Amino acid sequence: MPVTPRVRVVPTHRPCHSATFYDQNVMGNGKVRVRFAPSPTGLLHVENARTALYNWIFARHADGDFILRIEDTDLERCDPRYEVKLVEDLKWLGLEWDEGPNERGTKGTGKGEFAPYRQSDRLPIYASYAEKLLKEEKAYKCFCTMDDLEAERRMLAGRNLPQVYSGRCRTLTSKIVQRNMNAGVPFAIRLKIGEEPLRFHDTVRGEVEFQAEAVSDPILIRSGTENAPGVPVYNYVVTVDDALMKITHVIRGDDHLSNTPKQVAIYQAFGWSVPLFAHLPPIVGENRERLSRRHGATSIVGFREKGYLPEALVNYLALLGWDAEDGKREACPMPELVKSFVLERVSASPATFDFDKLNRLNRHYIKVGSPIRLAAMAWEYFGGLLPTKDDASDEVLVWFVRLIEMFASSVDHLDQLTAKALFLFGFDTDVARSRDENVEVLAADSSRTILAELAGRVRAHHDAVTPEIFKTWMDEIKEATGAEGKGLFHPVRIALTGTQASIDFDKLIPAIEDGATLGIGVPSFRQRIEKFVGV
RNA sequence: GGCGCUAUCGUCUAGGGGUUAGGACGUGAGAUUCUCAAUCUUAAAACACGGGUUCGAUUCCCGUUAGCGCUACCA
Repeated sequence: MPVTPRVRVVPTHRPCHSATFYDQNVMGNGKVRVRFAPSPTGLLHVENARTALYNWIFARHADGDFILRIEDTDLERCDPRYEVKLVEDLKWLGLEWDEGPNERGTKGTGKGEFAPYRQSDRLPIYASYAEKLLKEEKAYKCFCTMDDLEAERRMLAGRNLPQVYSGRCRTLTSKIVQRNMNAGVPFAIRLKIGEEPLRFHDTVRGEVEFQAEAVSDPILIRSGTENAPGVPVYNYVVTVDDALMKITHVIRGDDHLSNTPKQVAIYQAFGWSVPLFAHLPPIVGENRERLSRRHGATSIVGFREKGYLPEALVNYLALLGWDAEDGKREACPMPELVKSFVLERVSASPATFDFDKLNRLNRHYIKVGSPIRLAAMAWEYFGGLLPTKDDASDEVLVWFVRLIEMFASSVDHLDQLTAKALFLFGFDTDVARSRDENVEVLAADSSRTILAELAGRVRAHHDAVTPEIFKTWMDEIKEATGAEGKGLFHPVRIALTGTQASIDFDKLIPAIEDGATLGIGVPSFRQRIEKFVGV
């Protein structure tokens, strides 16, 4: 007989906390417990980082626990090295967890009452719980081969029917089951889905309900034999772990929305209360393609290497898909975000990752950041120009901090600092002369006169040039030549830096003169002018 | 193919049966500074489309389109 599966989602735009789910399951014993459960199959990217962040903020806001759990049941795709990176990235972002696995290579399986926190260390747990379900006849052994299932699906697809498992192994007699077992036929363990619609509350989407006919009996344990048991499957382990770890709110990417009915069925089979869900919208690129599907460019390490500040990235991510009730500020420090974070205000629609906006925010955090910290972060970008940090004298260190302070507000990310400050270590005067924007300025007669006047003064001066002396000179030259404003200053700026756009002379001149005393290849004011004028 | 999710300025979003559709970031213009950055003032900028329901729809319903997800013994 034909089944007509229907899936009904009742959208409640601003989901109300319908008492059914909320009270009975969550409000029970109070403390909020959430988890971030990444799979170590690659580098942490922005979408996962945002999921981790929302869990973390939510936990901190509610004074609850944030748990890190490693989902490594897919032996083929998981790699312990990614777990190490994952942990590094999370720490860099400042998302510390209350419970989680120990670092790889250390003894023990984790800190926290619900250890272990790595699923590969929990295999016996999953096996025993599956056994329980089998005994209660809520689950059954499925002897279908992949080929059987594939054929079934093709047949269904050919008739434009939903590809739901027929459940033919549900009704196997115990005699047949025993015979298969004796013959060592591999079997998977599947859960029986009941007749009742599967429903749950999603904080960002409202009450969600799936008709049971639309859901296949989910595999709990992959194919195996009694001697070589199969590995449990994601939908099953995630549910067991969330229940056992007393997770109250499951906050995750919306790619799991369609998995949720299966998980709800598992909760029900065990008689466990169903947590609240919050399925976060995807983060997409400019082409509306899901960012997590894209290769490179969006990994957290990638941002770190380019010199993004963790607080900027975290601030940006927090506001991608959520905004505070007053919604006024773009740059909002973490404590504020924690204070005003509410899950109910998370948007359901996909958010576009806007690199320019991130840059903007990063620039802000660079501007307000401590120069010493920034300098420490930026040092690596000056490899080849500066000695290693250990070899550098205190004077070089101090000079570098001032340098960073000068340029920091004009870069989007720290790795751009090198290009900004490069001229201090000297530049090719011919290249500077021929640069389009400089040609016209330098062609003017007045420019030549100004530089000649300046060169004469520098030559007669034997100490370091100070901003005060410079100002006096420029006043004199202004008087002598009648030039002023841009006409007066631009040629000098070009001679000193090679460009017209740079920092204030008050800062520029000490940077040059102090740098020149350091023995790190910074030409002095005088050397610059003479070289440019061509003496 | 089946099922589901989503759709407001360029971006993040607020709002919600009657609004001058609000804010922030960005953009344009102006001011200021030798330049850049910063700052201040100011302007432009949006309800995907088509049908309903209604006195009235951007808002509710249906459909279309588009994007995305699930449709695995991946997570």
